[in-house]
Amino acid sequence: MSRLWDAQERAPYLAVAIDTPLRQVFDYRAPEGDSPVGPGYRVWVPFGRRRVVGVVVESREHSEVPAEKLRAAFEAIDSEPTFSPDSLALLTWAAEYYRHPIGEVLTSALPVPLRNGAPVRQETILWRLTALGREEALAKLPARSVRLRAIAQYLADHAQASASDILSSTESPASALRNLEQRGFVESFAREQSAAVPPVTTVREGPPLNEAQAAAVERIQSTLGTFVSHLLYGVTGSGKTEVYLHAIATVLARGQQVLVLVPEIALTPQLISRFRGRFDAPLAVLHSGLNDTERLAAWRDAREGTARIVIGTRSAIFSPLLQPGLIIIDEEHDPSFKQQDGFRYSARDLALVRAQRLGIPVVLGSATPSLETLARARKQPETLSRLPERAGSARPPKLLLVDLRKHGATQGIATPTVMTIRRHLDAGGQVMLFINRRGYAPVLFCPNCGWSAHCRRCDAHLTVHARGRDLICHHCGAQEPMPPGCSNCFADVKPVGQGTERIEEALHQLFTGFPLARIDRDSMRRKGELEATLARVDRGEIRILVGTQMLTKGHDFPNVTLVVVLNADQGLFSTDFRAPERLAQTIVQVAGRAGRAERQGEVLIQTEYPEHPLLKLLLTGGYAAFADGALTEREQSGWPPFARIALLRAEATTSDLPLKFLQDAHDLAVDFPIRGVELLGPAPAPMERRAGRFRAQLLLRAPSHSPLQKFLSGWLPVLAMLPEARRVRWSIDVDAAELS
DNA sequence: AGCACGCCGACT
DNA sequence: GTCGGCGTGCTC
Repeated sequence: MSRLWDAQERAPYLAVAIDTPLRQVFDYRAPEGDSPVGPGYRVWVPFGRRRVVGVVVESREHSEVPAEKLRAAFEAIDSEPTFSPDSLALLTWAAEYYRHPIGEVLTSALPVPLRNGAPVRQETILWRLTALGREEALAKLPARSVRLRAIAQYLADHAQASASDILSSTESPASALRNLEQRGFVESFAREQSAAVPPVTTVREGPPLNEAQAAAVERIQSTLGTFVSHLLYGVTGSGKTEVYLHAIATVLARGQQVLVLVPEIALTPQLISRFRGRFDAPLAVLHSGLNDTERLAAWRDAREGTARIVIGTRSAIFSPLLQPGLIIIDEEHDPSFKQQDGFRYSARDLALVRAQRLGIPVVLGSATPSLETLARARKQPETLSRLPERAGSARPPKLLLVDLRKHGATQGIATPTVMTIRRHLDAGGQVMLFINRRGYAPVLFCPNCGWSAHCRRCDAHLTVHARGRDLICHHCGAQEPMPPGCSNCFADVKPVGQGTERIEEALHQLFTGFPLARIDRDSMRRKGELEATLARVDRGEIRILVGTQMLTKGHDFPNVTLVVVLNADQGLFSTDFRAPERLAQTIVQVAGRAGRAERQGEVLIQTEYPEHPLLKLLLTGGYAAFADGALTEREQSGWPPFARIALLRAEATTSDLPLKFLQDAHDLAVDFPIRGVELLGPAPAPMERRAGRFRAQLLLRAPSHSPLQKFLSGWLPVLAMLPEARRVRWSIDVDAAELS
């Protein structure tokens, strides 16, 4: 049996990581026997009164654990390590960096069947004659047992075969095989599938590259085999994907694999078909729709080198790769690359770490790069590739602000906006309206007494849905019927503000006769519905499109000539220092959907603050100017990327406990004086109560990563021992992306 | 997290 | 008289 990685010498003790929230590893005596076991192997171990799967992280000559506490591991699950030294090192590093229990980190990198002890390699079950069967089956089976004799003959001829081969060749039912097994004539055995032969890869030619694309491809190609982080900074439609495809082709030709990470919503059939269309190479796709078995198959294909391209969302960063050659992160600014609960890793940041350890390049692609990535590219200008032109002859869209204070509005659509929409519709164009709010209206209000509908379990308004039939909380999912009147004074209540549903209704009235579609999480709940609607848009059957963020990702609308951002103001005055960055990215990404064909696109941004410096920068100088301004501001105020942060969160069913815990944590910090580490807070979360739990947070800030990590190393273990720590749910979020 | 052990309330 | 509430403690 071939092994992917060499076994280590057997040591007497093993440090084993186990799937528990405990921040430690457990020492075991190595299992009996002399089969190989060492770092990366999975072992069955006794744990408490359970028998669990553990991962060996280290072989040890000695153990600090008293001999009477040490137990022996039962046995190694496979005859080879599940994790390569590279993967194990990356995951161990990540556990330490993100301060997450090593057992949970390693578990999260494994497909579910492997967590439960399934073999790392695909097993095939084969059947053969037993010694008894060879001697007696054909001699003793009566002539009338046609099927049984046929199977015995088949196995006499073939030595071993799978059940399906046997049964189909002899035209027998499965019961015949079982019958023979009961007589002791045949037996089944597991044979692990041998490592696959390297698959043949062919590449079809793509369209010719423009100058900027060719330069980017060249720059990436020249760094293959070394660690370099490239930023591919190109406006929507500038042909980033084509650059990826060319770079991938080179890597495939070198006999290496490529890992492609995309945002959650962007992993669409269109993207996959584009890859399949270009490469006749086995592709492993890791998406949320896979069941455990499919996921395991994709994981094995990546690990054994059968899959040449591995494409997936966030968690695909942990895919094992036999011959890694290149990592690509598409839309690297996308927030979905940061996991928001449990093991709070950033797949983008881990991609950089992984590539560095492997000595291979990473390509980060975006039309709106994160400020972190832009800051890094500034330091290494040779790694920046700009794709300034739009592919084809399309011109960039024209951006205009619409002052909501100056103009009257119909349901949130200002009069000049209405007129512009009409002009585009009359000219035969498609129109897209973007509003980052689902439902009919965000508030249900009583004009008589001022009451408004609140969620019982959250500090939030209930959103009116289904044209006023339901009230739904967007934070906990609670749903209740619409009350007949004000709960306080029984007067008539009215929905205030706009969501996608209400905009859809208003557009129906304003532009009767123009076919309209709404795209948000509510309207696209059924599988395939989104694809079907997008296809109708592409065929021109839809003229007006309303939707949320869903519109900004993964799909191009070449016939859309007008994009309207209905409310740009939600991100302008947030407490989160990253809110402006996200707003700018959203606006630019939405705007990028307009005018990709020959006609020049137009973008209207409705705002009550047309004088806001951020909006002005964005309008006059585009994302680059905004980013320059935002970076200066971050530097002056000491926020990332010019500092590092971590967020300690706590929640409980009463409001005092989380704050008390965080205050105690804060007070403990004086025992760990590390220069430059600041504690801001504690304070209740911006929305203190959510799903019946009160939440609070304490923000840590340091000039760089190393003092922050030093501080956390001393502080966190002590925190865990605070009496309050057992009474709240707490977690640490290193490099927190959302400060809420 | 599991899974024990361990003491105090309402019932087959 | 038990079943079971969740506080406390432990897992190499």
